[in-house]
Amino acid sequence: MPARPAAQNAPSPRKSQRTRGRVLDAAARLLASSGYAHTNLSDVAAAAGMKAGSLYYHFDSKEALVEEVLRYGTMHSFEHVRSEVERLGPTASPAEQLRAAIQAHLDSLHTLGDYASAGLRIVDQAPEPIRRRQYAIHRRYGDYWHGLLERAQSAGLLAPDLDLLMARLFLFGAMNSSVDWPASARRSTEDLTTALLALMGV
Amino acid sequence: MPARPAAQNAPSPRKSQRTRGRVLDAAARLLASSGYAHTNLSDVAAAAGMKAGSLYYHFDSKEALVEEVLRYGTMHSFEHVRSEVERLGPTASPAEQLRAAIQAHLDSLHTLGDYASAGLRIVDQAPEPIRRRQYAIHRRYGDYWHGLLERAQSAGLLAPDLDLLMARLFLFGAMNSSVDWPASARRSTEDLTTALLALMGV
DNA sequence: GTCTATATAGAGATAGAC
DNA sequence: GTCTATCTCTATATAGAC
Repeated sequence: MPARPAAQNAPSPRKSQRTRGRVLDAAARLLASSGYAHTNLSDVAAAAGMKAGSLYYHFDSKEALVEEVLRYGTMHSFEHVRSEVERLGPTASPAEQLRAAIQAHLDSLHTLGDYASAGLRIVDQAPEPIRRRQYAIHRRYGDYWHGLLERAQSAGLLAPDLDLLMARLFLFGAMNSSVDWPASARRSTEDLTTALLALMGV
Repeated sequence: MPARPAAQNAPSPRKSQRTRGRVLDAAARLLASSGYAHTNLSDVAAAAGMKAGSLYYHFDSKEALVEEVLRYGTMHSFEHVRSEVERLGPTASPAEQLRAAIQAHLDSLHTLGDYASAGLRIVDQAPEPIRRRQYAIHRRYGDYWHGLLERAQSAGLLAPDLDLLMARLFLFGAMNSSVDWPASARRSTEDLTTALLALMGV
């Protein structure tokens, strides 16, 4: 997977495309660290080595810029989780798959890059139109996790009467909150994964 | 506990104090539903039946107003959780206490009122100076939960090697996220409590 | 105490020179 | 493609009349 969205048919990207990429990189970094409201276009432009007005050659609006970051980030996380689970092979137990998925999701948030982090963190802060359009991607991601949890439940790792929708949302809330933890709680994603699974009694 | 902060020595509050209370009520409601950035003083003033400029007779700044809502809200949640746990009496098991605490925290978020909801939700969105001053209150609340989790761990409800700091932060993340859940996942706080405890295998 | 009017600042966005 | 300059809008906050 490329480090950032690439033009559809651009075997050797033009300067325009590379600049556009720098803008997206800067936006992703600022969105991931400062949130939607606190990220202004002047800072994005400065981080990309240009002035605010110049951004509009590459993007129609702040919303369009943010949306592209979010869309790519969420898909990136999704792909990462799925590939990490599939890397285990078809013989992996539901417990092993669940652990791999949790660690991959946490890695997306903490170490995989700004796009993934922004994609998972900022959606709730973004304006309603953006949220609506992001919904399809998130639902597919949610469906994938639903399958993981179903297998875990069938294998007896989760209580048989546990509502899997609530379980998934609680799990996402727990994992996603970790980016806002105080410095005193900073741990490796392996440690986070182990603790979360232990909290679940798995 | 009163519905909102009352003047220190005001057995029969003056009109000024009652108006000030209306402003706080309006601010709490808007902060709880719209977040820090989207809550502007014009809307607060309108909801309190006045114009934006008039707010400055009662509060020095937006930050001062928000901070008073947050401080009261967090303390309110804290008091509610502690009183619900204590209501069980000294013979209650750690499992019963944990359930009562989780449900009380969720009730703070969902049904107890705007102050409590705002206090738990928007601290992370508030400007840094506010966050710093809120820290003492949150740490006391965290310490209280730490005690609950310690007893649960001693009683065998939680894995003996589980890091209780991470456990508490994951738990808070899970509970607090529930206010942002989609409408399709709306449940009673009893159902939420049952699901979260089931996810923990308790 | 609350009003109207306004100062001030910052944001997103546009226009036209280069 | 990027610049500078500027428009517009919204927000916090202030000043002075009532």
